[in-house]
Amino acid sequence: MTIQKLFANFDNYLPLDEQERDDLSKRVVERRIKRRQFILQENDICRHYTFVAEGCFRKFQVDKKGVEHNLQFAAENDRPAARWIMEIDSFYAEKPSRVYIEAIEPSVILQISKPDLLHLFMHNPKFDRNFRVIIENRFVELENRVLQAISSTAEERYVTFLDQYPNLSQRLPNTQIASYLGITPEFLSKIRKEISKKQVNP
Amino acid sequence: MTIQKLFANFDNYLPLDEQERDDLSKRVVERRIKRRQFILQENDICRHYTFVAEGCFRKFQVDKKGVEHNLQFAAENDRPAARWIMEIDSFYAEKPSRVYIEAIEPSVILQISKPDLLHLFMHNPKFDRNFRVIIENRFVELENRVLQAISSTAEERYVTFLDQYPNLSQRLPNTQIASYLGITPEFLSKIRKEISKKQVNP
DNA sequence: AGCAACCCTTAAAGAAGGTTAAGAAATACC
DNA sequence: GGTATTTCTTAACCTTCTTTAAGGGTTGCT
Repeated sequence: MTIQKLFANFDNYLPLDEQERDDLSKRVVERRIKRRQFILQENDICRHYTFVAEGCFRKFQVDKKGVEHNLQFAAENDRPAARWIMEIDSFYAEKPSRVYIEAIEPSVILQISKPDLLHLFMHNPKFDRNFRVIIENRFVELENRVLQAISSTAEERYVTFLDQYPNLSQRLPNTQIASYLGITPEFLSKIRKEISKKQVNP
Repeated sequence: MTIQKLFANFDNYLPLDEQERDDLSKRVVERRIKRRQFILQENDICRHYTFVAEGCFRKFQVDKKGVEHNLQFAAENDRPAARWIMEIDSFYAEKPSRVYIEAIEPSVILQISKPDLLHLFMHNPKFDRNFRVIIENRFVELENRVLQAISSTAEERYVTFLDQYPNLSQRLPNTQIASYLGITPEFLSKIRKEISKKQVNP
């Protein structure tokens, strides 16, 4: 069952006991999402924390020129903390979202609303702690990404991406990876050619 | 007194009552730090959460070529969440730090060790919640920075920095700002010239 | 006050990455 | 299973940013 995947996700942090699993499952809603469907659009308020049980999502922002920039991927079988997706700022402050969250594949998600999450936080510190650790892990990843962005060339960033997220590298189109790395698809194509040249001719 | 600045910092989140202030102050250590002094070096384990009461710090990583890359500034009078500085990964996992944290100005800090912080988390959920919110705020900032890095030119990033952190812009040397933006000091110099040209000649 | 260390700027050459356009290959969907 | 859409690649040209080198200005420290 889908909820088991959520329980298993918490096993990476402070595992939940029977009582806590029960509390959590009562406050979670399962949804099936089609490819290309949005679960959050710009100017909407982000009303849920979303856990990706199956499939894959991307979070992106659109600039003044209409170009999309991928901020995050969240996929099944990805690192535990990266299976959570939301706009945290919009969620807590209840202000309009600046990002979109879109399914890249047909997906199944579990969502928790803000009132339900706050209820869990209030009644059991373990939830507070678990979600703090999830954010902390995501924070570490983001800081690594900032470091990469300010210190490495596009080729280095791409190689690191392949190495760090082999799962994502295979299921995502290169256009989406390019957007995540902050380069054009054309330039990524050039990089890929360079890399394959190096591997044939060492 | 120095500790008052820490209490005031928490007033931005869930303010502490008398009892909680007392608990906190017993678990905090004040230190005076000279300019250029390190409070964390590469391969050391980060043993404290640090609150900047006076002065200014930078967190940076050194690449294989020996070039330094600034990941964070933490200064008095800066945004509340940005007055906390640590390497979260090293702190929780007790693994060697990959970053340095160095005082840019003579400073006064308040530090909490991991055992003390965990004690606070255990005995009062308000601390857990406050530190979760601090991390969440830092998370939002970091995501904005990633977006800037993948979507904007160096000039746009610099202008945003001036706008967003007027306080930091004035107290930091341009070399440090360039390192934070991910460009060379020479190119920042060129950008500054371009900008001043535009303002004289619209 | 004076010297060393740091900081800022300029400029020329070159590398990294973007833009435009167009065709070929793969994939989704009915 | 076939067509429309998306995706990937190539190449020529252009912009952004780095490298190297050098000179002048500030700042910190004792």
